[in-house]
Amino acid sequence: MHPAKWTWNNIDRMRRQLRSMGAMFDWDREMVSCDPDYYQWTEWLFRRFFEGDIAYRGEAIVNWSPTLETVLANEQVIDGKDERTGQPVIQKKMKQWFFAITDYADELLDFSGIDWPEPVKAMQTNWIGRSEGAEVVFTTHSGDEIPVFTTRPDTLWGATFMVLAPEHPLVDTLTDPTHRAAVDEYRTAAAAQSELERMEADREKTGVFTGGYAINPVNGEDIPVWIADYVLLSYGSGAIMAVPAHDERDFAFARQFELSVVPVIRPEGAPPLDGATMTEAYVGPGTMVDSGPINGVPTTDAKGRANPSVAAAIDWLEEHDAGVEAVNYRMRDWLISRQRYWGTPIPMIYRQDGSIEPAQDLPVLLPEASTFTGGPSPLATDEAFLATTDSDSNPARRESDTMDTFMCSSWYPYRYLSPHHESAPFDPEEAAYWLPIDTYTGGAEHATMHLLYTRFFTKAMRDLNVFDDTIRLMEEHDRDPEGLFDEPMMQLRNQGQILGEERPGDRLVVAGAWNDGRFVAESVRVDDHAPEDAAPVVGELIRRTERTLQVATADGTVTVEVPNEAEVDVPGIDGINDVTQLRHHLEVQRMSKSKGNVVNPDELVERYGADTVRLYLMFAFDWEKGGPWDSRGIAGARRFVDDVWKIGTTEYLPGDATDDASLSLRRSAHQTIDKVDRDMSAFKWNTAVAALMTLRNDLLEARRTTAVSLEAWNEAVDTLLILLAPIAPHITEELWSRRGHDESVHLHAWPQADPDIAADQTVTLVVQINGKVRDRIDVDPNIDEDAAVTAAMGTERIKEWLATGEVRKVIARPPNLVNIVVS
RNA sequence: GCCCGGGUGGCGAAACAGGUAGACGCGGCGGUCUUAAACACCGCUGUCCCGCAGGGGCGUGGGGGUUCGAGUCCCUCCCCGGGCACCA
Repeated sequence: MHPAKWTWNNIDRMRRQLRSMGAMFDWDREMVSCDPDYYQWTEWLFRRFFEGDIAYRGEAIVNWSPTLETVLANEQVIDGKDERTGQPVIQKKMKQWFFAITDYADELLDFSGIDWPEPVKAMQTNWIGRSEGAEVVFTTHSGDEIPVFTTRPDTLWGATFMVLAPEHPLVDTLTDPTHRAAVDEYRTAAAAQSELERMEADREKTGVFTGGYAINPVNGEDIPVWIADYVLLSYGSGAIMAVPAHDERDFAFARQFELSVVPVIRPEGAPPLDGATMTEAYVGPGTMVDSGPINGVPTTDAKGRANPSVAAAIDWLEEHDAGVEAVNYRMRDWLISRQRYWGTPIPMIYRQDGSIEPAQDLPVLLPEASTFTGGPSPLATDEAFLATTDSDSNPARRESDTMDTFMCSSWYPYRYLSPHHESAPFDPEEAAYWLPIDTYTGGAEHATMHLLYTRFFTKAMRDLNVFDDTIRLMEEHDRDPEGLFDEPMMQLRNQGQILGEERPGDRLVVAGAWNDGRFVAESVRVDDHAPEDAAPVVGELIRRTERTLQVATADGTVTVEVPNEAEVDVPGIDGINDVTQLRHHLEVQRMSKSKGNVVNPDELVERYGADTVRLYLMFAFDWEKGGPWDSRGIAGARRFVDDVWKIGTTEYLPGDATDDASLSLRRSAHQTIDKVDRDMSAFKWNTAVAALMTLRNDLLEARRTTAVSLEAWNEAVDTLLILLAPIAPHITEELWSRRGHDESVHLHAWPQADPDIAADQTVTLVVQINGKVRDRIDVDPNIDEDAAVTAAMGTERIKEWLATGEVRKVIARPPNLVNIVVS
């Protein structure tokens, strides 16, 4: 199917689903990022990034997914596998387009001024991976310089060898003829390995000696240079100084190849380390020894200059021109080229002279493509698309790669401001009013992709003056723009995920015979109550693949083969049964089609109604946490909706109304307003619904006793409907109108709690003896300390407790608590 | 290994600021209604012990501490979820 058709179909289905759930969006602001109306501005931003030196073309070793036939960003590779298909990714050297996100690394590490969840901040910080240390230059005997990044320049005096990544460009010149064969062989082997294999934990260290030597700049000593795959070309300079005495990896390598180990840290209050007999690297604090100028300097667990020994070493290196203080990041620049058809074209042109220039004729439209072979992108061979002219009217070629889809989502909030604005990505008037985003919600799985990219985009757009008109307009409207364009979203909240429901599998009774470790079935019968010994194999069905069953029996899991001719009997299902009708055990885990544990929202809405489904989703989970679906729990939500209907349609007639009962209902209503207010602003939807259920309970009781006035009844019912409106929009609107209100419940002013009405008339005062609750009494909320103590000491039960000893101390916290210490 | 979350009844979960643990709901039990089942309605429901009753002991992953008082604060350990990881 053509991706355009597929995409638009999905959008239609999603739109229908959202509408049926009663989602309240401003549909006038809808836009679609694969529509040229939108992506022309993505291209425009790319061109702006190119002109501002944020987008650049560079050669790098990239993650290539053979399955998808495209490169992937580092963020899209998990454990060496493509995060979408789970297939291994290989390394390939290619010229691609990058965004200089690393220029913003330090700013991206600063989260001051934004209210984001701790885990997301931690993930981004982790991802960026800033480390402080020094860059030190080692010189080889042939005169080549090898810069090395280290976080521990203080241990330079203990460096006994160097290691380069196998792909390091200097390996060739360094390698001595007598070592050439071994080095070449090792490099070939390393290249053939996937990233996945290289990352396997606890592998034995491998490597070979190049035969070359470098000079340690701090003491002029010659140290051998090795190559090994535990050094990665993509981190730092692709070369390290190895200090085996104080680094676990270097230590393992040194022992493997019998290289010397020289300790330069003496642990606090312990004898000096002996390089020959150490069994593991020492990475703790102590005092520097055998380290020339920094001898005797204390070393701590602190990072960077905060560690005195590191500070001393950096100072010495800088004074002697042997190195400089340096910061290194784990994060790489963002690779945005994709070899795919379905994406935003990269609006660049290759001139005949080999230079590159941006396309001036935006938008560069994605041509209609007729064939999708699943092979290389049709753009790469589409002559009509590729052929163009440059700014001097000479024939030129278009870039055939498209952009990573995260490009589109990195700036879409700005397009929402004015999706049809024609002269810029967004209307600065709208931006001056709305920006920045107050609250944004989404899953934490976007932490190092969408959310990090979006922060980067905003900062880059700010620096490229994209917000200048907006800033000018803000000032005209007396709004201070200072700091408003440093971050896209002021508050972020992550919603949890609804997981699949746990379900027991059928209990199977299998007759048949053992054959080569497997059990071959003659018959399979479902029987929930079969005893263990009813057949050779009896137990719960855990998993089924084709005609192979995993059955959990009393003696462990048994693999059962069910031949075609075997008889299958499922009592609940008529006719001739088949293995596919057996129900297997479902664990609590993410919903997915392949696991068969998906709860379809359309079906739920069909069965229970949109209001019930919304209410249940809000009520049953901590919104930020999520959890397993419970198909029974939704009944409670439905009961609540039914009760609200009953309450809303009741023609209430007061019976023996009392002031007490009326005030009590009013108090409940006003306390509910207060609670719902607080809970909703804290994303505590579950407790907001609980508060509304409590008000429902009070209303049902009032309806039974008819002891409240009509005014109190009406106030409480209206309050319930307004507070419930955001969660159950349909039923509240209908009841609101039936109760004779003209305007929409959704437009009605949010109620205000009256503190005088909400105030409790009496509170329960807890009386403790030695911290244990021994009695409770009702008291006036304004009771003073003396009165509270007197009342507490006066109850019969407390008197008995007081008789057991002498009062040592009385702590009073009126009106809630009096604690009497008796011994 | 490092960094974040988290661990509370049979289950989903509450508990503002160190002060009544378990709100609200599910499930379960008992009852009313019904020929019956379902629905609905009423009541009970942390756990153990004594009991005719009033009660009492224990209880927020384990252990220790601070405090008149700890789910909440401190130390330590265990377990679960997520992220990063031969990152120099």
